[in-house]
Amino acid sequence: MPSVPRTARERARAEITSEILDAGRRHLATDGAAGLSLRAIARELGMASSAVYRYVASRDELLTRLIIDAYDSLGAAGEAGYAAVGRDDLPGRFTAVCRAVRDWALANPNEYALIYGSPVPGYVAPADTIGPASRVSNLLVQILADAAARGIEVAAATRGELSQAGRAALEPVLGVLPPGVTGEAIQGGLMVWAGLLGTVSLELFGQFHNVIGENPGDRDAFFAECVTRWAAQVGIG
Amino acid sequence: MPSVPRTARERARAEITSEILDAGRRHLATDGAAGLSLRAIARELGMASSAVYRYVASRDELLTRLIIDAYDSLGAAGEAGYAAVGRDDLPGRFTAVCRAVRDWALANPNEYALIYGSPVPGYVAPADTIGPASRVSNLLVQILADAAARGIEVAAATRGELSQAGRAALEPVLGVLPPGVTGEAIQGGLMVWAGLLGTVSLELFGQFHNVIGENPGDRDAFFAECVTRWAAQVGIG
DNA sequence: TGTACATCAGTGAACGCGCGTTCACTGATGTAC
DNA sequence: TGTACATCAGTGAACGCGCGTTCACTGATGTAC
Repeated sequence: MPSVPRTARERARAEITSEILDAGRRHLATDGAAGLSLRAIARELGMASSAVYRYVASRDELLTRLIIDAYDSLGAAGEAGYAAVGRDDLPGRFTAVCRAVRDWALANPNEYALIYGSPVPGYVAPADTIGPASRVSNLLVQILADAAARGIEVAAATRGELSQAGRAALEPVLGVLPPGVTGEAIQGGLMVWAGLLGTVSLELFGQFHNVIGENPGDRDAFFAECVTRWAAQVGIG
Repeated sequence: MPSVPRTARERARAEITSEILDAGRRHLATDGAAGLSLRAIARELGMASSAVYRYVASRDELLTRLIIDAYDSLGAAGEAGYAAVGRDDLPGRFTAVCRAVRDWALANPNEYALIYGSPVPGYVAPADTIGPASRVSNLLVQILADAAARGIEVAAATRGELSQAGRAALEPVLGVLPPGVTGEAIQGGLMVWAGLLGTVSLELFGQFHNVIGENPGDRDAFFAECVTRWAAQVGIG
């Protein structure tokens, strides 16, 4: 089987499949993940509701594909930002990744909510989602590793050494990372990661009313201030 | 009308109303906000579905009440933690509030998701939710204000002064706060707030798999490390 | 190049379920005299 | 204290809508000889 579709059937299949996914994404925006409906998608595409089952095994499978696509789309956006900056400019890379995450989230709020919002009740994400899910965070890890390779002390910026229990808690992630990255650096990195997602979520989910200004640029400016401080917190400011 | 119900009718009404709210909370856990169903609640309480309308005007009104209750419940938990520590122990108060937020979220994950997770599609929160929503964050603001009154420089900890645009973005919240609190302090406070909610959300929404350990205490330990660093970031470490 | 067969896309009806909300009604509880 | 009336809780049927999924079927596209 070639990766590029050949026959008319194969081409049509690929096209309709992506139309179904697109329609699904549009429905996420208006009705949320819980309201994702195969019948509604079929209606939108002008086909019988049963026809959708030629392309998608079930509602849950469609949800899984949308989740994987969302992670991949975010991951690609982050990687593009990362790759656009030279390796020796760590603050630049860091800023680019943070901005890419926020920009992507603002452009695709429904998909952001799908992957970082409240979990869909009754749905359990299969293992296929794990790989795509770590694409963005891997970029931050890479930056931390580069910083470590240059001997940058993250510990100082994030204030003090980890307790024994604190280090033990990080064992799963410590095991996966290059040995040069200290527990303190990971602690700092995770905190920045949580701060980044927390900030984006607060902005996207409407918690900034009466806090951050509504003028154009206000939220960008706030985010920019966050980014410079996060960079400082992991020692690459 | 007395605030304490007197007649049998009034007592029954208060009781059944709170039973409805309780059942609603239970349903949030299993089906999420989007799946909240008046019929299901009625079934659980053994009454006709139409009877629920004696107590609640509509599904949306029930959702609003659950949201307000959640904010109030979280606010009360935070205030209890805050009040349990003396005013002169700012780090202690800060720690207590952070812990209270996480503990409450772990104990009431469904309600946490309701207020800080993805917004419910098609639902717009009425103005009544604004007041309760700010109860917790007010505590952190109070701590910042106390710190400012003691001349603690938050700016240093959060690295550098705000840009002009950064300060302008904070105008809405600057206007509400005591004049001693600088823009830099608020910037730091907001970042800690976002970090706190981001951390709790990541933990609660299942993003810590293969990152933080699963042993008892691992997540507590990670969170504790976060708290000490946040405190340092707002200058009260 | 033409034919026979297999594969696949799409249909429409059906099953069995759920939901929010309204409405006319019964019967119990509360209140005013 | 007793009676007449008003208020309110709760019922059950109904309206009109939605959903996921299955199934027997038709007709078009692809493939092997």
